[in-house]
Amino acid sequence: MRTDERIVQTMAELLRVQGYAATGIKQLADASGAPTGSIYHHFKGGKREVAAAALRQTGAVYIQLVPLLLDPYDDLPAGIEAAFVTAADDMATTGWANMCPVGTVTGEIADAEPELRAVADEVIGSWVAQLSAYLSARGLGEADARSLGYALLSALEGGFVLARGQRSREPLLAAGRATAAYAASLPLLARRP
Amino acid sequence: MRTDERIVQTMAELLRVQGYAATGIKQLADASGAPTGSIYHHFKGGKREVAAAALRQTGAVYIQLVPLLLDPYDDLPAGIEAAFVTAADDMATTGWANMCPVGTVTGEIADAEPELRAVADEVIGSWVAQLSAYLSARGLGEADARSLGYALLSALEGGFVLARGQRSREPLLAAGRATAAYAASLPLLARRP
DNA sequence: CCTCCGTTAGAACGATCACTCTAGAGCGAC
DNA sequence: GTCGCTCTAGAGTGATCGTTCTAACGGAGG
Repeated sequence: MRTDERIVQTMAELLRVQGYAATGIKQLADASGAPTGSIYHHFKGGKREVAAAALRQTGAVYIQLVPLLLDPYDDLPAGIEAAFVTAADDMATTGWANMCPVGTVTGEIADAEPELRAVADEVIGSWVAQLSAYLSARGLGEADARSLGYALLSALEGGFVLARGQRSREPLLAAGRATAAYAASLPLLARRP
Repeated sequence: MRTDERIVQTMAELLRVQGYAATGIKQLADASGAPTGSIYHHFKGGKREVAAAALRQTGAVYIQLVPLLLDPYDDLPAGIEAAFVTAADDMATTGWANMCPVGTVTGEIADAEPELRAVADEVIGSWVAQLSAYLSARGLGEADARSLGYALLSALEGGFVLARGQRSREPLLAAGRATAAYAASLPLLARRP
């Protein structure tokens, strides 16, 4: 892996665990193995630019999970509930640290760091766009698909926060049940082939 | 208002806006009008103790909103959806800064500050306990009430994050629709008098 | 061999961090 | 008045922050 990729990857993990303000350049240098000189060589914008790259990369990776997790289920609500169970298991087995860096950072820096907020906006927007396109393809109307997309992301991000605070899978499991119930309440325009 | 109360109140607002790590004692002193000496006089534990008090105070205040927002609605799902609309309006009119400090802080410091995570755990736990007690009184079974309580809080916290990142009411509105649909799908044991 | 240059390496810098310390203001008791 | 005590006030502490800077490494081209 190239040095700049390793820096971005490491930053993404640090953001997930401890957020933006608490993550130092020195810590990023130690954790990634790249000295501060290399970090500033690859990212002239410093800490902010590395964080922005990390958020974008995370956005691209996470959206790929959608078809991976939902395609196996002919019944969409069942797939959604299973996805939340997977997320809960993931958090439990990684010591309750496996959160989404976009959620962590957005809550923390929305007012203090306008550029990073804009990046978070962009990533969330692309998530909703791709997620609702997927849901449309699964038979939902466009407005319903977009609404379910937002509801799913809200429940997931909020479930991450609560599960982390309580070190419990219960919030994510409840969030999954709720999102599945919402999905089940929406009319399908057509059945899958 | 007493000095220590003003310090806690100011800390709660700063945590809401910018999180724990980005909030400095100097900034807290300036914003609250109390010099650093007074802060450390009232809170020997320093920044961490002030933050803990702010989280607890926020927890006590926010839980009071539940009956205030839901009692006017005989139809529970309608009340839930309306509560999310209120939250969305609140965020929009306050410049997208009106988030829950518990959510912001939990995502940020869960691993780095064990004592604060314990406080967040305690606050969230009391929210779920009181919320599910309220929902039980509205006719839901105990397990359903607890699940809906967790789902509601997850959707709310997640909706806050997304709404903040996108400066849009849409995530919260969708989260409200989803939570209302989940509530509507749960059986009532008894009707209200 | 040498030069060249993208990259590595980390010391150094001023600013800011959480926190401590000392001095005195304010005020009720007597 | 003056003692006693809580609280205010902010300068000062060492540590750490993000960033900059200079020096040297290492492989490609001649």
